[in-house]
Amino acid sequence: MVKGVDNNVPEQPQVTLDDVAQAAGVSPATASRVLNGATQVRADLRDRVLEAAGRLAYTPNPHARALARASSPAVGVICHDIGDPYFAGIARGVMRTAAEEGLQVILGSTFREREREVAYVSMMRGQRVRAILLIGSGFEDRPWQKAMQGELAPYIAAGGRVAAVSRHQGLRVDTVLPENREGAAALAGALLALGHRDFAVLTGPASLTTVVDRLGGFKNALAEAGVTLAPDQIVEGAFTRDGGYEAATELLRRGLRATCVFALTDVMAVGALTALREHGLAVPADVSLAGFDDIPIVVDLTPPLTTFRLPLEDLGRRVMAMALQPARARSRTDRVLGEVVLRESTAPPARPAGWSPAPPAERISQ
Amino acid sequence: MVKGVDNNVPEQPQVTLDDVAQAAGVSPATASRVLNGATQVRADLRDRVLEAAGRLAYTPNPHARALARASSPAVGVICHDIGDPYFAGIARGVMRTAAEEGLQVILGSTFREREREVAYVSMMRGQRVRAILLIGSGFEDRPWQKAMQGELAPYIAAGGRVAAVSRHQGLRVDTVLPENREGAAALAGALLALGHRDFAVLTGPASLTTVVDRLGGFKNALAEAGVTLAPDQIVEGAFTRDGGYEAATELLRRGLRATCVFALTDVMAVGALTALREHGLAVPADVSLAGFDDIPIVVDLTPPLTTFRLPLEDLGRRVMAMALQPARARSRTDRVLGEVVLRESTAPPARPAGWSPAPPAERISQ
DNA sequence: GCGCTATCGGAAAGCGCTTTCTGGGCGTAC
DNA sequence: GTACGCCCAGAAAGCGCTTTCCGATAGCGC
Repeated sequence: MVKGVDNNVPEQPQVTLDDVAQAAGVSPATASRVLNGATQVRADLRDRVLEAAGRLAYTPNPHARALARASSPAVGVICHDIGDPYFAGIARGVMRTAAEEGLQVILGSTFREREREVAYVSMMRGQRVRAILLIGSGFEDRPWQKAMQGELAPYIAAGGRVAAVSRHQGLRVDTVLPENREGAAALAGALLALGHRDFAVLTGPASLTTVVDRLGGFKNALAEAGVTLAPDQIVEGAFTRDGGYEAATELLRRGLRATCVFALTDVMAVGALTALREHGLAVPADVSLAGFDDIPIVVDLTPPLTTFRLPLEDLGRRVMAMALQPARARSRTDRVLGEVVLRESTAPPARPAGWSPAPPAERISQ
Repeated sequence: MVKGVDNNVPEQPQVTLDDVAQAAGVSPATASRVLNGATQVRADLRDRVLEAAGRLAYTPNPHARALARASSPAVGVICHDIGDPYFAGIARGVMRTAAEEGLQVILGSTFREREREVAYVSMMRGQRVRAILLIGSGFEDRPWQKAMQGELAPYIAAGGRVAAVSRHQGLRVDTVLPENREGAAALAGALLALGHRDFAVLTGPASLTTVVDRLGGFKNALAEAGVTLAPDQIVEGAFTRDGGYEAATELLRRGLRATCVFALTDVMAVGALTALREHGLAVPADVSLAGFDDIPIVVDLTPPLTTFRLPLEDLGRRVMAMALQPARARSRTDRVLGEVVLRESTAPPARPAGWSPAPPAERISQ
């Protein structure tokens, strides 16, 4: 009993295809054919090979296979943070489809460092993964786009597949595009319909396309309704629970004039809700709060959060499915509809001085 | 422009080491030596190789490398459901360490199907991953244990490393063991100290070691305090938010006699909280509620949840670290301490008829 | 019954890399 | 000045599998 290795189990480094072939009394070529079922093999030989493989507990070496076939049964998935419910939800969908298709998933979690994202792509490319899935938001960042495109283009040219969730500026890839802009606009519309005219926004890093789209859509819809958003009522924070907490705190420090706060993600909204509560503000009595994404937890908050629902798991399934389809001449875009979900965290604003009834609200049901 | 492949990018299937060697005017052997930095190579040659590699954007083929070296830079991670905050939290820690060590992570999400778990191990074994991490709870299930051990033993014998989070009955593997039993007991103690004598438990599938340990620890502690748990006040549900919701609903249907409900996981507690609220019960005024794990979201619930804190991300880091250490003769166990975190979801019970003061509570701080 | 074709198994050539082994060139010691 | 060693680069042999190419066998038609 040395070195902690169980010596009872014979040190049988690996059963190879040659072992199986030999045991079955056939050539490696035949054994390979049987195990891959390409061409026809006589029934008795096939049985002998199968029997030998079973008896020896043969497991093919995927590396050898990948090398010989110049492709592997793996897909790469890159997200910003697997601990974030948004990404976890999408990843769940990806895993489901991967399991159905018998594909391995190599996961990359960038912790929001852009270089790491490029590094992951480079690694997965070398790995000859069948497809690379970009789950995180894209960046409005030219050098980054260049670097990414530089990695992606040769990969695609060599037959690799790439698909992304949400807009990836400057990357010519198939995309599953959640309605960030339209969704934020629809949400704005619903909040306006509730009677709100004074808004605050808890936003994320301006370099994220998701931020640009959601904030843009929201602002636009307000502008069209003749409502302006005061610059000091827009607070930037990290795209995390704590970022939301801090942004809300900062908003309170600046002086909250809004009757409704929109957090660009549910995760931020969760932190904001606690910050508001800790400062003695009741939601929605004192201020309404809305998020975006509809991560699973928000129905269990008090009050349940108004948000724009994105079918997260479905997003994951779709992006995987997209990557598995053969490439087309032009990159495709699969728009994913969401819907405003009004819950108790939003209510008509407390009636201010000189208040007049809002136009009839088009209530969008859950 | 046929077949959707960008023809502008030269179809350069792959830059190989031979290409680099040729470009640098050296042999592949030398190029390999330079890129792996093993033996000494003359400075000018080294520079030429490095320059050529950079210019050609060479990426080594990990499959070829794995084949030649008989080992790969990947670890396999198997969890029950990556969408669950408990697993997502642990996975986060795993990803962090993996990134630091330059390791790839192959993720398996079993969706709680045991056969899938065995299948993943088999696949990762074939893949020659450096280590396999079992993140999900073990099962009290002999055939399953046999099947797993059957896969694991040859892998370990061939030098593979296996490490698990939480107790895996029947598997002789290194383990990071959160204090499930002791934690549940400590939590019971804290709840008793609050004055509770009537408990209900929302439990999960009895085949999970985690369930056995937590439920056992909790019951034991109650028994030692002379408190019994009525069988009809123990309700089994799935280890999910909806499972918690349904179990709580069933408990209510049976007639809630307890002053305090303990859900075996926070995820279940989240569902239970909503179920209680929907039935008009205030927490903690009408009934106290406690969970287990301290997933990030529970501080943001109303009321914030009393729970037993497990350092999830740290669990992930530790299990990874453990797997990277060389094997020892006996499998190791790394016990991870947690702590009771009393928050507002628990309070002393409403004073029943004939109530007498509880013994002085040993308050365990947050 | 003979020749041709269809079918199927085996030999062998890689896939891209590592690593051992070998050989050449140089420095050093006598 | 010659001989011995040492260091470093190149040749070549795999790692385990797939797949093309070939030859052999069997089956068919005439």
